[in-house]
Amino acid sequence: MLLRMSTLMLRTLRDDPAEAEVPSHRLLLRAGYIRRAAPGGYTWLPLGKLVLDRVAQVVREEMAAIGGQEVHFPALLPRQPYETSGRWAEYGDDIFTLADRRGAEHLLAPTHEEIAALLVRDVFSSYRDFPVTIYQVQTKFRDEARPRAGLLRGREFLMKDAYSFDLDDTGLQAAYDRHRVAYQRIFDRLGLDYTIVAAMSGSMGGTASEEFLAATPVGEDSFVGCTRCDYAANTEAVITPTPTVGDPAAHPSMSVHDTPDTPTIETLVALANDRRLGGRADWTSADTLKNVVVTVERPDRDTPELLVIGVPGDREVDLKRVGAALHPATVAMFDGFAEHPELVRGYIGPQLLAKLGIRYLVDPRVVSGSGWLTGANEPGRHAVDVVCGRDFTPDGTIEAAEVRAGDPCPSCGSALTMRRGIEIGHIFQLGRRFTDAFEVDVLGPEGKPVRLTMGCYGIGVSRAVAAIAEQHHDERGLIWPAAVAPCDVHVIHAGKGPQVDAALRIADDLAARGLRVLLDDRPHVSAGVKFTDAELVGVPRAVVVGRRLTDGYVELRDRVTGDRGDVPVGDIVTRVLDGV
RNA sequence: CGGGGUGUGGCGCAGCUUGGUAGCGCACUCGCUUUGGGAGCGAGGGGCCGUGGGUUCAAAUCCCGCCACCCCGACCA
Repeated sequence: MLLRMSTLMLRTLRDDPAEAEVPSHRLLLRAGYIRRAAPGGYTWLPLGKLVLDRVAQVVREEMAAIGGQEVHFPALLPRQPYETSGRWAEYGDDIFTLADRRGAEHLLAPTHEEIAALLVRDVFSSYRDFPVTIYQVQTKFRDEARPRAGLLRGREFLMKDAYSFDLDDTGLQAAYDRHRVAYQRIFDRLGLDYTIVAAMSGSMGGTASEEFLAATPVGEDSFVGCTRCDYAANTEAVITPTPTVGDPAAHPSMSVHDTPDTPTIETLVALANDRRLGGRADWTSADTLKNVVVTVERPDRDTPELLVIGVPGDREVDLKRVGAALHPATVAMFDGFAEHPELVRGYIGPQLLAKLGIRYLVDPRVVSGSGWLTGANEPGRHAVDVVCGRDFTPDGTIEAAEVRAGDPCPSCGSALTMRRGIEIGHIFQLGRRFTDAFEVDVLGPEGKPVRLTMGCYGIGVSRAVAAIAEQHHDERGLIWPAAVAPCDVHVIHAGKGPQVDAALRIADDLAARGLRVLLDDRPHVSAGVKFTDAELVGVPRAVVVGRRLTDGYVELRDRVTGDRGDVPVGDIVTRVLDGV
């Protein structure tokens, strides 16, 4: 393949586009790989399309290696299957919906579990046909509230989605494990630095689920990793180690005290120490129980529910974690204190909640027998020695408190570190949620129907391109890993006359040997511009045909290492081939 | 959805406060020179000033609505 820059649809930009903030977005625009065409939608220019296709090709090869069979579903689908699975309501505003000329409702698929399950039910009827894994590489649509950062979160994006079907849990586990290994191969080949983390299942439902996160400061997910063992988890899915259960009788009886002007934890702790509440002056915010009111909206109910969450006062409530824990319900901070005088803002204690009929969930640190300094449900008053299991009984626990670097690892107790990452892959053991919804049965060996069990496995292909760009660039431009670079070698001539002919000859030779060659044959473009463009575009190696041609040498440059050196013209094809 | 910011040739920006019919750099076209790190000189082409309404003799500029983009949060994954 030989691409000539003189005719290539490519325009590099000297200045950073104002709309682009994150490196991948900025550089992919500047180097002429993509252009914004719609809110959250991007056109792939020729160079970008080459990279996208190479990433997709790596994905296809590894999916084929584990027996995946490629299919292609429609993106435009009728409402009914999503109604049957319950996801029409569950996705809500996040799907694009439309009506046809007869008024029948459709959607642009955000993902295809329903259709995959229906296809398998349609095609197969015997246990002998299993296990089976199908996958597709397809455009997905999601009506994101806030598309951002170019390819990192669009409303239209390319995704590889695979679906496995098995007769039993053992088979599902095996399929899941195969995909996990395939994903490791894929992301290794793509040159991505990633971490596999425990994740919440979210809208997919089901049981086990892990995410592949590419570490980068601009990532939208935060995740923890253990400094000693191999525990890693999305912040949403971090499990809080539970303290030992205490003895409620070990605490004195609850007592209520005047604590004027203490609406915040800080003011409360200061006053408690000042007045030696409970006979002690070593109160810290971790000794207080903060009760936060949220409203919970379920897709199957019209009216929101009030919920109070109790966390140690030194921690904020992380609404992202709460939302993940309560999915598919959505959660928001409560702001209707004016209509609920029984809830005294800043002075809420759990003692009264049961009487009010409000559900109360607590952080796992609030174990039975633990005593707290908390609100007395009256303005300007707090209570001490409020004991869990004696003075109040929570309706359950919830992972709601913020996670901090240094928190103990739930697996080994060592300190956790925190990083940010981009979700490039997600694997789920769905179980029978969808096969139950569509009654996907096949005849088993004993002549009885067997309900299939399902897994689903996604890779954001277009997002992976952005993730690679995030991890492989410098101040001068992109630096593609060889496996996904739009071209293997960039041939540049620095001048006129013999150099032009020699560059063309070398480019032809390299292309004839099967390499993807980008030839900068633009006339009237100075050598300096070609050099800076080459660095911006980021092809891994470059051949510069320049002034030393008269001595029989050309220059070989490595974009990754920065190395450059003269090579005899006669050896250049071999030298380039050696390095590929 | 809440808060903040920004929309002016392809890209980056000035002009807006104090209304008077649009400018700079890069890019693009032509000519001459130059030719290994974003060349020089000269001559050109290109803009319903995001959009709809309003105020005014007159709106890029003032007022209101809407749309889009960026950032933070929410949501999503």
